[in-house]
Amino acid sequence: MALRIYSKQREQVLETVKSMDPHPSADDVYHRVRRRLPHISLGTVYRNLNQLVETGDLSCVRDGKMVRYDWETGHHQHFRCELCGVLQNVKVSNKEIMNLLSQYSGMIINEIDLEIKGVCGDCSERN
Amino acid sequence: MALRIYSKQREQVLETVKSMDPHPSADDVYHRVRRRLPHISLGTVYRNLNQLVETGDLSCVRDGKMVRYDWETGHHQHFRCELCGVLQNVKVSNKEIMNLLSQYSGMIINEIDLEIKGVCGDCSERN
DNA sequence: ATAAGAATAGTAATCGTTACTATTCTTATT
DNA sequence: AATAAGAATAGTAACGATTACTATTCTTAT
Ligand SMILES: [Mn+2]
Ligand SMILES: [Mn+2]
Ligand SMILES: [Zn+2]
Ligand SMILES: [Zn+2]
Repeated sequence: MALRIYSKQREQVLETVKSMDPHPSADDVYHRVRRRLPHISLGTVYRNLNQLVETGDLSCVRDGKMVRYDWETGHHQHFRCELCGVLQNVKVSNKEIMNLLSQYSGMIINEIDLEIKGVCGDCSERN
Repeated sequence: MALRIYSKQREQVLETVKSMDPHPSADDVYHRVRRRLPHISLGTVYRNLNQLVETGDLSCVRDGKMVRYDWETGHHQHFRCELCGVLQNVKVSNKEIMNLLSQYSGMIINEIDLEIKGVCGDCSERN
């Protein structure tokens, strides 16, 4: 892996994501960044997107079998419309989730999908 | 499509999932069900797992780029251990999530990943 | 200017899953 | 029990998102 050095490709990938609608896929970014760098390859876009997530310059979110990228790096959750499929950011601290759930009476909330991440009992003992 | 008729393959897929550890992948089910039906094909396992989810006999949960299946069909959420990767069921009504988050002081909760599903503003207007 | 080694473009490979197709099985009707 | 319509199957090919590979180009410290 080693040190990270400058490349115009990485710079453009980052700038491009920041200029796009929320949550573009790697392919979305690829096609958009090609306007400025017509010879950039899809692999380069993937590599740089993933590096930018590692460095914290971007975040990402799974969407089915696809990953989408996000210039919003702060803690936030997502709202999925079951009709049009749009994925919207919902900025909310974890401790306000219950408030959110009751507060969003304007939105019709049918279901939530929560994954709690942490350390399980077995691993707690083991460490 | 069309009416669903009996097949011993579907019966065994369901029974096998019910007999396995939680959240087997399609491939896990395939290998286990092969003990009883050595000639079953992977496509048949996939088709039947998905049908069983449709009929509500099973549920499923995404795990990265893979889907895992679940004989627990009631509303529940999941806990992911960040050390060993285990995916555990957490039975909790949506309205008790806040309680859960504070109550599970025994587990070290580092992060939550919440997807709220419903109907967005645009779609609400449109309907 | 040079050299070491990151990063790249282009392509092949991977992997979970779905699609396809000829054949077999289930079920309702006689 | 024999028949016929059409589900379901086994086996295989194809798919789509992503990663791996490799020869070449670019960046940066000296
Ligand atoms: Mn987001
Ligand atoms: Mn579960
Ligand atoms: Zn919508
Ligand atoms: Zn663990």
